[in-house]
Amino acid sequence: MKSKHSGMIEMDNLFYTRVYEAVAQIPMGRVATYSAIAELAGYPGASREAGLAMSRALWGSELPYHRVVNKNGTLAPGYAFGSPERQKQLLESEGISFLHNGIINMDRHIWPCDVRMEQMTLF
DNA sequence: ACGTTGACTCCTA
DNA sequence: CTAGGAGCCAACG
Repeated sequence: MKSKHSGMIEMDNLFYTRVYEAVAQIPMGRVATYSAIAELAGYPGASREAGLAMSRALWGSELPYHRVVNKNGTLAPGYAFGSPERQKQLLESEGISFLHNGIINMDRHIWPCDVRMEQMTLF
């Protein structure tokens, strides 16, 4: 049967379904790369397709697709969010910090992250 | 069924 | 930092 998430995107495509599920898991205040999303979805290497899936996501959806960014920390092209500054506004409202050149501070907000890094403490 | 197409990434210059 | 090229892979016409 067709997979359909209430309030989400109507789709019968497994690839898109998996990609959207991965995107939905990105915590607030964090960002994930297209390649990371593709890999989490089970399609390693399909980062370009992950981007296509974002472009087809409906604007009113609950999906936090504004948290999906390029690996180098740059944002999607302006037309993607209506205006070039729109995505940056959304991310900043979640507490994501940008460098002075308008690039996301990836080291600080990237997700998923290596859990071992959070465990290394006193010792 | 095959050629094109991308909200990508990597590498080089 | 910018620009161009090649590889990538599922969707689409």
